[in-house]
Amino acid sequence: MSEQEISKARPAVRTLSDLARIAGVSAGTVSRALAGNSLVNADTRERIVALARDHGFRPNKMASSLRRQKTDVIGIAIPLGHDSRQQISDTFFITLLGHLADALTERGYDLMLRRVIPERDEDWLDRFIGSGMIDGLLVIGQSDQFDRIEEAADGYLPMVVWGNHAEGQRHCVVGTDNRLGGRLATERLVLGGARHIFFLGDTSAVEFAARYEGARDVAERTGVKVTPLSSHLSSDRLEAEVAANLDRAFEPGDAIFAATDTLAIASLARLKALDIAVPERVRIVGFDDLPLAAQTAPPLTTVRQDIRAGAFAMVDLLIRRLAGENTESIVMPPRLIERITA
Amino acid sequence: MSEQEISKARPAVRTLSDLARIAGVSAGTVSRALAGNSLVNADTRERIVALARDHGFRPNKMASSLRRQKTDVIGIAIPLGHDSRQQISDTFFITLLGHLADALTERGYDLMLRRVIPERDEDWLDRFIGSGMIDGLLVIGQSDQFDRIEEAADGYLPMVVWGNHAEGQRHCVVGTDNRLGGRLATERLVLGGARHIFFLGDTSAVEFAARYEGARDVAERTGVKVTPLSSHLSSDRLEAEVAANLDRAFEPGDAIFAATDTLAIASLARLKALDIAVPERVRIVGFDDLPLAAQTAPPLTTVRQDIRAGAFAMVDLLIRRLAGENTESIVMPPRLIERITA
DNA sequence: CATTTTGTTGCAAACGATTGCAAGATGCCG
DNA sequence: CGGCATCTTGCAATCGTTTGCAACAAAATG
Repeated sequence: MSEQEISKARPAVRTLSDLARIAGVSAGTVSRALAGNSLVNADTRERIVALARDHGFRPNKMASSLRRQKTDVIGIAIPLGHDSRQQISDTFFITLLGHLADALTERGYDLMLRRVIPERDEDWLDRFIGSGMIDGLLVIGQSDQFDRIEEAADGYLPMVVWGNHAEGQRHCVVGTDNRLGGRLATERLVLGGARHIFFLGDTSAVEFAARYEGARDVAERTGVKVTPLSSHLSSDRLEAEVAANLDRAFEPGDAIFAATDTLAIASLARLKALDIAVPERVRIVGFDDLPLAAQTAPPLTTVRQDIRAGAFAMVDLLIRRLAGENTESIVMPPRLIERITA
Repeated sequence: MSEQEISKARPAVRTLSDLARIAGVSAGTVSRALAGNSLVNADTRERIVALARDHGFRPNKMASSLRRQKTDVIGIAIPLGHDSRQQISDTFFITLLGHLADALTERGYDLMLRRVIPERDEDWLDRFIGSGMIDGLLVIGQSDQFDRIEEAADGYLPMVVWGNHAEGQRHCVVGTDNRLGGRLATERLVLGGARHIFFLGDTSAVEFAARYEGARDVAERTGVKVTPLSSHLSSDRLEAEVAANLDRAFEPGDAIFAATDTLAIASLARLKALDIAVPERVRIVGFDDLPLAAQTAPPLTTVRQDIRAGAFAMVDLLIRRLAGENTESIVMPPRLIERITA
């Protein structure tokens, strides 16, 4: 049919009304027919569905979203506040993101990804929420935005955050018990003979601060010393910062607790360059247990966060919140993975 | 002011008309005022902007998109066709995705992520394009969907694909010269004394097929033998498949060319478990040069794809296509990274 | 055959922002 | 002081889909 060829070359059928005209019915009927479950005569429905297929008609989701006040899209915000130069390409974030994508896709949601730099845009959270583009919001990492998130949570139910859980907080969070993780790591170092532990990481991010707190818990109890060394996560500065922090005279009994595996691995490389033996001379524990951690030389002792389970938990909680339930936070236990570096 | 408190507790100002009523002007004027550049009296504009801020008004992007026929959102499709069990969480994809997010955010676009399983949804491409949700589309990996993508490209300009470039293809692609990469890898193995090379990877994906072709080029020229071993990428089956493929009696001169680093690393682990020395007994070359590759024991010899440069190139081309330009594909040269495994 | 019930369909009003056009106000000129 | 240009602003249509309501036809009932 030449008519069909034409319609294929330039699909003149772009709207419900177009299709309605062709089918000889009203737009409302077409809408109902394509929605399937509605009360349309079975014959007409079939006819309309067939026509829609032949003409390659696809409904406009913007219009649909506007009318239904529902988008079937979940927003994912990645605040990069405590370190504006950090990239989404950070390994931990993208791994979590990947699992979130898998879980959300399974539930029929699309993902809308937004990288935000709070210090450049104070209003990022409310703007995303109020944009009307998303049905719910997942926030990956609290960064230094804890208060803002708390505030937003008061007026917006369908939001779940990956991060640290603090006593009495109001927003729903999924995350690891960072303080406990910090304790596990530090205990391991102390057991190995550490006398002075350097904490590598930016403590202005609440999650890292909690890990540091855990380290201090053990330090106070056992009498070892803990010194924080601020190190950022942006890939372009990381190496240099780690180097600057580690170009020191290490004393016997010195050890490193890195807030993330990325930092730990950078340290490992730096120490190797300085010819300082790990773990004989300096012990290292990381945090996250990225796939990378098992493959380093020597393999990294680290604290595991179950990223995959966390991602699925976040999605599960979000779905329940979308249904109106006011869910509790989930704090997952960290686990010390004992390899070679400590 | 109690009025402000109320408005904070439940922002009654949700639409332009609401704000217009408060400001004592019409909705059109508010729209223009907030758009900034239009022809509104400077005083009224300031007043309206201030009111908008005080009342926490955010314009509804769905309505705006519908009216303007423009969403400021770029779609990212990840077809998982040649292996429906593969997850987005695959390291290569997600790294590319991270860089794309960085590049698109810089240009002021949001990202809409969609994981598609072509065999379950024949219409995935046209549906995404026709949904009206996105201004342009990036496709990560052709999988086995080459023909479908070709077809869609004929009628839709703003699309750029990551993948393999074939002679005379019509869609705009950014990617590595996979065949050349395959040659580089294979030459290295042959130079190391390989007589029989096992190609590990699913050749129904065009990119992998091209790598295999490259291997055969060298094989024919040098007289060594190449045997394809099909191995999928889904994380849950990968280990087992690799194991099944590698539980063979390796002859002297045997070597492995893995289509991805992920496969190479799994092989490495498997060979270690079988107590087969790498590279003394069996040589291995991977593909991608993931961050992981430098950290394995022993470090992996592999073919590097510059993922970051690729991501930025994709975004650059897409922007130009959005402006109406019909851009050419970009094929990036791969580079052999010589480490220890081969 | 009149009346109710059931089943389908069309009509038109939303959803909320944008924008061409026209109208009103103001200032300027001769 | 009339006429005209210049600024501002309001009006109303539009983007494309969904959905409550009413209308109509056909079937079932008494």
